[in-house]
Amino acid sequence: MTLKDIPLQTHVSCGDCPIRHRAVCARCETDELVELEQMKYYRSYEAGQTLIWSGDRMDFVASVVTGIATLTQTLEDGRRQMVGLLLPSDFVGRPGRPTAAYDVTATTDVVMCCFRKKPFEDMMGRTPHVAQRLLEMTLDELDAAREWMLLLGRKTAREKIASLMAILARRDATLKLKGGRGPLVFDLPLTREAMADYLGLTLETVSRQISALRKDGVIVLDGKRHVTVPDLNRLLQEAGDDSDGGFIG
Amino acid sequence: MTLKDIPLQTHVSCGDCPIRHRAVCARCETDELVELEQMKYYRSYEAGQTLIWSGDRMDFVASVVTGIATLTQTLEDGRRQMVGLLLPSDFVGRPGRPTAAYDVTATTDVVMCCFRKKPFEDMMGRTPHVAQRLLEMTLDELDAAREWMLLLGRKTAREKIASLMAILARRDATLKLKGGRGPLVFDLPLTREAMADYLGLTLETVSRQISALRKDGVIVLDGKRHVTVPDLNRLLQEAGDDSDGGFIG
DNA sequence: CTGCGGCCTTGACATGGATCAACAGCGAAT
DNA sequence: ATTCGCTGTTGATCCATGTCAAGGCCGCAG
Repeated sequence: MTLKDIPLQTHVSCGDCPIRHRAVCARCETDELVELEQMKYYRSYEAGQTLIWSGDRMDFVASVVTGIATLTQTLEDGRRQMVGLLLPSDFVGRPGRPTAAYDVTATTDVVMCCFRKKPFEDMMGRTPHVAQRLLEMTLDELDAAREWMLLLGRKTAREKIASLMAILARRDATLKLKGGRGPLVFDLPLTREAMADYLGLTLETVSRQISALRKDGVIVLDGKRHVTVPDLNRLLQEAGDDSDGGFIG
Repeated sequence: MTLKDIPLQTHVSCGDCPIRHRAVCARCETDELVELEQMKYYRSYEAGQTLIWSGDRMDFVASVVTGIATLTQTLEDGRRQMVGLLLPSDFVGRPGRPTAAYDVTATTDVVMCCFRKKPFEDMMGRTPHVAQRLLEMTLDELDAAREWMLLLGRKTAREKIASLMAILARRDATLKLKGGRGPLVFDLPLTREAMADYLGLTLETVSRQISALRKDGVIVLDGKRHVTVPDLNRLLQEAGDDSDGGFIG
């Protein structure tokens, strides 16, 4: 399967794309915004679909509008490692690179806002704003990747699970804070197997550690996917991160 | 200790800096080259020195001219994970970010070619070339980080050691090819402990696996640091990577 | 309702790598 | 020459996580 086999759906309206401001043109002038607006189009994919295969020629860059996708690498014998999690507003694609470096898979239904690569790159060459914004986003990804290296290399299984929960809890926009500081509530967007691939574990270990955190009251499970975090600081402590909850002096 | 405590040595000559073309201004026009040339200066550091501490204010960006430095992250209880290895021509610094995210430590004596950040960023804003070049370099780093995630999450200790050897063998410019395809020779620039921090292992395991690879004839050791690789393909096979030696169709 | 196929959990056991400990090699300082 | 400190090696043992296996839960198709 290659890119060409993926169903393509193009929307005309653009008011429903909350992405462009955050991801690509945070500092763009009106002219560039209009230009980006004109070249953009949408694609949607079903849960489970592989959007892009490693090595595929990439003729576009994109932002995730809704849904969740993953970046994975695979060893010849089938061992897999997820190297990125794409949540809404995340950027996909490598300006200046002809091919994809990783498999991109939809774990839920996904809608992406795409820009054909050539005109996008042309625009980058003309407007430093856009290139700088891209650089900034790439630096963010690099930081995330390096934090993940610390997790993969040095954290225990329990810390890994707690770290993942903390990240999901913080990124999930639909958390229901009761008053200022109530419990966080969110749904796990990944299967146990996908979590294992992300954390460098087996799915059995993931399952066991989730059970352990539940028994110890760090998280509350309602069904297999619905999570309540009664105390974020407790969770962060379990994650082995700074106990100040990410506050940076 | 902060940046201010680090001895600073500024060189005036610049003919000895092989870096600027590759790292920062590969595509710059003459005017920009001259401008970069005028703002650059050198710093040198001794082996073992920590150049930059995570969280320090960074007032410069730089390229490594000679020597080797490492980027590391540390957990509160002391567990350490190296997240990057800086070899000559590698870039250090995060344009647009005020502070450093990692500790940077010299493992050998190091000379860096520095640019004060503010004027460098100003220039980025004016010349898309530079911003694009930076983006490209950052994408390279991101790829390297993600490949390392695969290593940390899914490879065995033996594969990890073999992978590290392969990377060092390929990056070391002083390898002595006899004829077209002879054995590769290089010196390990890292202690066993530093390798362990890079690979997510303990130093004992590193030592054992190096011994094992030696016994099996995958590498030849002369002293503790001098390595000969009789057959790169064999090494790559042990590393679990593509057996085609990195050839990309 | 029943059966079936994902997804998940739990148990029993195996093992790769960590941990603890002793010691060897070697360069620098005395 | 001797000692000291740092780096590296090797052995013995332990344990966290992997592996293998059985079965539960649940939505969906017939």
